Amino acid sequence: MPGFPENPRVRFAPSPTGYLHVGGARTALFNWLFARHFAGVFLLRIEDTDVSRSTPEMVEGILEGLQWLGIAWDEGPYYQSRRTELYRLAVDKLISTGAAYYCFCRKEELEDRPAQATGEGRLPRYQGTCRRIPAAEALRRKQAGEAAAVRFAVPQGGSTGFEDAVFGKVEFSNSELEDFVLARSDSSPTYHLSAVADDIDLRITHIIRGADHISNTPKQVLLYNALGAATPVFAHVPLILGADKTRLSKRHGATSVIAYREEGIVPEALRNFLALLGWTPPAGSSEILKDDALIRFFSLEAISRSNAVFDRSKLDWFNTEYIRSYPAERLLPLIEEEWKKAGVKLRSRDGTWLLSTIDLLKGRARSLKDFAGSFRAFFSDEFQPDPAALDKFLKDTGVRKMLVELGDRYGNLEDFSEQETERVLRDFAAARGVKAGALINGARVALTGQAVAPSLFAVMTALGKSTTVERLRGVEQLPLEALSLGSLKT
RNA sequence: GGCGCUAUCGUCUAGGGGUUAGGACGGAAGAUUCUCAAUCUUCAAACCCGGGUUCGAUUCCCGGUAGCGCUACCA
Repeated sequence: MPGFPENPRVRFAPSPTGYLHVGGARTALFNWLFARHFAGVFLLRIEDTDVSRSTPEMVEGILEGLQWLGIAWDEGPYYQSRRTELYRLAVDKLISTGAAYYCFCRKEELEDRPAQATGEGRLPRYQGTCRRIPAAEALRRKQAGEAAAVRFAVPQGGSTGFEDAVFGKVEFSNSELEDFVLARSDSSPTYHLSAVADDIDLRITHIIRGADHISNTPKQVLLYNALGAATPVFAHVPLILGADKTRLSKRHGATSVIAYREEGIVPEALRNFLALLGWTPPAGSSEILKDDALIRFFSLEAISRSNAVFDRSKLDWFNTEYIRSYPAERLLPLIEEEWKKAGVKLRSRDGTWLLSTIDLLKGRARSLKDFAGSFRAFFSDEFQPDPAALDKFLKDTGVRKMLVELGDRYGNLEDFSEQETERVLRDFAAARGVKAGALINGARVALTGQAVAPSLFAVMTALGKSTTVERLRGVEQLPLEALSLGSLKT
């Protein structure tokens, strides 16, 4: 039982037939947390035994996703495609002990089996035809060059069960298991064989994987037994579903870990969010859990048994929390990436200025992309004012005129501080008999292109005197969004 | 279809034979006034259904239903 395992060895064993999706990433994360918690070893193994469906690009993508998420492996990656000798030995052993047998049925004739079987009201299962061939005859045919797959001889009768660290006792009747294939006719191993042979060879103590493997487990337990090895602890983790509660797929938008990087999610936020999908920290703890807390708290016992829906808005919340908690120094390199991607030309590269401006804005960011998007005017002179913002606060030509005048006043202001700029604006508004708010909101749009931004006077000092003056003076050149529809008609 | 697993607010979940069923995200309302995507305050929101056990079930048992998984010479 889990308890306090000594030197546990766990693995994440993705099949490179697709990118690293959030489900796989969470499985990897749980393995990693478990290993770190018990000072064990976390290793990575690439299950590429199906050469027709595995590609090196996919392997790259998976490694990249793991690295980005900060999930580092201690051993590997091991590639199953390079460990075929191990599987061949295991198959030989099973054949020699009679635990497995050659099957000469051709793939094609097996293919219409399901349809045929259901038509006859039978279960679409391998009937064990070749199991009845005497071993000597089978060996002779095999040596004569006849193509043969290798099947496992599932015990007739009885049942096979295991104690799952998450689900408890699970048991299957052996009559439910068919004589599954261990090696294809080209002698390449299939999943069950290679996984078990590897897990034995790599001395894996705990198998933490998706709950979709629960039904596979009895077959593997049988294999452990037949190979004379002790079974590891199994811990199945419930699946992650889309908002419609169906299995996560491309239909649900981003499911690739890398896609979240592209969306401006910081890795720590995704990690924290993923950890909390199906796992509960101790009562009373905050949900914002950095690595050390995650590692300290993690336990297989606190993994839930029901599937979890991926909630994008909660991920976004984690992201805002992490972004605002980071010092600007940590944010800067991440943000520079976004500027590069968006082609943002900076107004200034002054370090202190960049850092203080990031500090001014980070509390309002939902994503790293905001720094190249709605915050763009702070960092660059090239930005498109938001039409809705123009419509909301800069429709009034009177306000526009006053803002130009205000710009002139600021041009003559010696002390361009938050206090002084505010005093000047309020005095000006009072003198003109307009509400300060009207000028403030208009100026915000003129300066940032947005209706939403930090306090105006903080904005002005962040922008600096000359840019503030310049943008205010240019206010009349901004389009009058409200008129555009009407003017098209006339 | 068969087998397996699961079932508490919209979502992630806590809890547990007697509770005002707790928290978080999201939502709503209010406050603030210089905007809100900030902040503060408040509110709404759940035990799948039916039997059984019991003085008492959301909790334990059984059945149903639903969802998910597996049912390949995929992993």
